Amino acid sequence: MQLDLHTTVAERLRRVGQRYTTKRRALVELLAASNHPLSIPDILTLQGGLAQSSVYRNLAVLTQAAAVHRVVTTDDFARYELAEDLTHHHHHLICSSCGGVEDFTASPQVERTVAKAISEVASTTGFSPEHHRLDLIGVCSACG
Amino acid sequence: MQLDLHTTVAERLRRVGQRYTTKRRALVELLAASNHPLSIPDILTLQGGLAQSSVYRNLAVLTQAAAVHRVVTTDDFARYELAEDLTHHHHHLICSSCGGVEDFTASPQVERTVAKAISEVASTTGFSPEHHRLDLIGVCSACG
DNA sequence: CTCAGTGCAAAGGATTTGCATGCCG
DNA sequence: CGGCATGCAAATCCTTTGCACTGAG
Repeated sequence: MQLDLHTTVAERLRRVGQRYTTKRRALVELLAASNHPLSIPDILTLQGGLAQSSVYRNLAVLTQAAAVHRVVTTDDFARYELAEDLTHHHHHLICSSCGGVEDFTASPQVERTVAKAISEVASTTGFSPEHHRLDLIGVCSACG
Repeated sequence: MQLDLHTTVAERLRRVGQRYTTKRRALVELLAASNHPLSIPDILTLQGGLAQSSVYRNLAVLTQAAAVHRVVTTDDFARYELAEDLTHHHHHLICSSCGGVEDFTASPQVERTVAKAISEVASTTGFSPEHHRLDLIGVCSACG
C-alpha cells in the first residue's frame, strides 16, 4: 500500500512533467501519516529542514498533479491532505473556534443520498460536478 | 419581508452594540438582492461610493452580529452572503476554475439524511456541530 | 458635544516569485 | 553536463489597522 502510494504519486508527477524528489516524498509521507489535513506551519514544525517556500511550491506541484488536495477552513491557513483516491473518501469536522480539522466518514446511506442529489443537480443545471464537500462546522472537543 | 429583514439585522447589530447605518443597510440590500455570495471586488463594483476598508469592516461587524456569513471558495477572495436564517437553507456550486459560486437547494430527503448523519457524529465524538456545509465543486457553465 | 463610523494610507501576514546555487538524471 | 528543485529574500495581494474627520443622536 505504501509502495503503491509512492508509485502512484510518482506516476502522477511524471504525467505533469515533475520529479518525485526526496523532499516531495517526505511531504507525502507526512500527509499519509496524519489523520487530518496539515497546515504549512504544522508541516514546518513536524518536518524540520524544509524551506517554507519549498513546502508551498511542492504542495502546489503535488496539488496540480492531483496527488494532494488543498482544504480551506475558517482560519487563515490552508491545509493539505492526500487526494481522496489515494486514501479514502471522507469528510471534515471543522472547528469554528480554532480552525482545526478532523476527518470523519459518513454512513453509506448518506453518501448514496448525496450522490443522488449530485446527479440531480448535474442534470438540471449547466454545472459539472467533480466532487463534493460535506463538512460539519462546530466546536471541537478541545475548544468546547 | 424586506422590512423584517432590516428590522432583524438592526436588532442583531444592536445586540452587539453596533448601529445600522446607511452604508450597512446598503450592504445588506446588495447581499439580499444577489442569489449568490459576493466578493469584495463584486461589492465595490456594484456599489460605488464605499471605501474598501469600510466594506471589510462592515462585513466583519455584520458577520459578528450573525447577520452575514463568510463563504470561502477556492480562489483568493472571501465571499459574503446573508445568514441562512435571514434567507433560507441552501448549498453552493463552487466553480474550481473561476472560483465563482451559485446557490442551490437540496431535496428534503438529502437534508433529512444529512441531519441524521450529523446527529450521529455529535453523539459519537466530542464535536458539537453548529451547521453543515454541503458544496459541490466542479466547473460552472461559463467555464465549461 | 460625543462617539461610533468612514475614508485614506500604511501596515500585516499568508503565499508567491526572482535569482543564484546545488543536486538528480 | 543540463535542467529542475531548493533556499533565501524580496515582492504580492487580500485583508486589517491607525488616524483624523464627519455625521448622527
